[in-house]
Amino acid sequence: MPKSAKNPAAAKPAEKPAKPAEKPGEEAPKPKRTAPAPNLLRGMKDILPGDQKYWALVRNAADHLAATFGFDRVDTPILEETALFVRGVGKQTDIVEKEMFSFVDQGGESMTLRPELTAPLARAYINHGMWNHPQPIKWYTWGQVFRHERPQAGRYRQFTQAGLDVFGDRHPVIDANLIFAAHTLFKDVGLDAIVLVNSIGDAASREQFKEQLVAYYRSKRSQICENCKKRLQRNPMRVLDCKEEGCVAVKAEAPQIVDFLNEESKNHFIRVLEYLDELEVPYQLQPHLVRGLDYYSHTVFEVVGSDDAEKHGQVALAAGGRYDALIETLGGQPTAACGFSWGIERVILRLKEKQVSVPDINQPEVFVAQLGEPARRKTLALFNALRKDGVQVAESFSRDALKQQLEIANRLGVRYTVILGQKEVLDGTALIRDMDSGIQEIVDFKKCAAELKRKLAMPAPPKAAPPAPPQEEEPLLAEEPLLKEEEPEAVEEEGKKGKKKKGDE
RNA sequence: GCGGCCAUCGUUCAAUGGUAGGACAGUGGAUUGUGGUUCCACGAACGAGGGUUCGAUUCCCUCUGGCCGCCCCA
Repeated sequence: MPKSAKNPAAAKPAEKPAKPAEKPGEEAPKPKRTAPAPNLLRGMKDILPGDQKYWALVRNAADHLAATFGFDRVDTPILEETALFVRGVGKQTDIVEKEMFSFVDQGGESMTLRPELTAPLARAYINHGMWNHPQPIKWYTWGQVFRHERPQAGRYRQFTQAGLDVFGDRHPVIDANLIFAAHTLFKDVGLDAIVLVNSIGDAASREQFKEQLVAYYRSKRSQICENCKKRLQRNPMRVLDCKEEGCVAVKAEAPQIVDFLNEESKNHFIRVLEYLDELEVPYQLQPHLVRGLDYYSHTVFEVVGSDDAEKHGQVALAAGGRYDALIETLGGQPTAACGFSWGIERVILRLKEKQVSVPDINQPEVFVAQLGEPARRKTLALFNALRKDGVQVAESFSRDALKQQLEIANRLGVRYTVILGQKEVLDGTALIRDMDSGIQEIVDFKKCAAELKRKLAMPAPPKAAPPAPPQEEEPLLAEEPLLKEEEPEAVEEEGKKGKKKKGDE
């Protein structure tokens, strides 16, 4: 209203074809929104087109990695029995104690939106009797997981994990090769990463260690923080993560788990490290690295950005380890297992922070523009012909003005625009405009698709290369004759009008 | 789950106890069928609810959501 008061010339509240959709009668056409906008649930995120290229990159890298390392894709349901996670992940863990989206359904059954991918995968292994197949079983999985946490950047309540897991093989080379795969993954998407690795041994070693650790920290009780005192009772190994000054000092002298590994555990770990050396994976031993999930044993590792290794607030991009006890815990045959998973959103966040260049997806190569109804009809078919030929085509069929269509073509960054107007329809021709040079040629409409394919097959000239010194001459030579051979009326844009070539009549 | 900071057009950033302005993006123009630059115009926001007040986008409370730290984790 105030607008119209100030600016009577402009505002005419009466007819806006779009807005008053239904209600015809009534008096004041309220331009205001009536219903409040719906909110996104906490920790949930829409992935809009602008972000899809990151997802495509990571997804392609993961698919490729899995394929080349010989992992088969498996998808499990998002919803599982609550008991699966209580048994698999561990009753005492934070994930199970306070972070699960659990509910009782109409049938009275307790179910949970999966908070991680490993337990469901192990469940599937058991359910389908996978131990009857040749071992090891190598599985690749990708999907949404849910944790009821306080959201932050790179931390959501619904997020995406992917994982690589190997079942039925206890050989240390499995651990090492998985770590190698993890490192390769990040390299493939353009991130420098480093692996932090440790061994927490088998259950027996770990119990012994915990005892000693608790005894040691008790002796330093006066120097550690309140939080760590609690940790000693609940989850002793966590004290090693504490960043409090006093605790860090105490930690320096603390017993290290490697000293408590029995022969077998120690041996396993050493061999993993040897393989890592062989694979030239950059890794750091982290004597105090532990994991929050109950099922881990022996090798545990995290992958972090290489310049983050020392940073104290660093978050892992990927994490995993060996979990030989899990399948048995869930009721299957004793089956060794090892795997890791990574958080897609965190990887993408990192890609953005590092400004890693990510290829566009759906980049159209050709735009079809039309002028007049007959042309519009013909371009419909042309569009489809090109599309079926595997050319990325774009259009704006509903627009009339050629100018607008070219604007769109330009914005989309296509290499060529096909222009069809009244004249071309009558002549059975089409214009192919090179968007970089502005040169247009007339081609037979029937040969238009073939001609475009031929042009697209040639390497694109360097995009507006900065003051490039003497470029190679080869490409230029290669292109020119091609244009001439066909004698295609290379009509140059503006300057041509006057001295149009005679060939027109 | 705990503590702190924050919430204005699609995006980003202003101003204000008397209903908000710019930039970018968008849409439409600058004579007939030609983009990138330029110029003009237009559309577009105070997250929700309550309170104080003559009057709240502005002050207070609650909710919702975001960010930071903690817990924990990918």
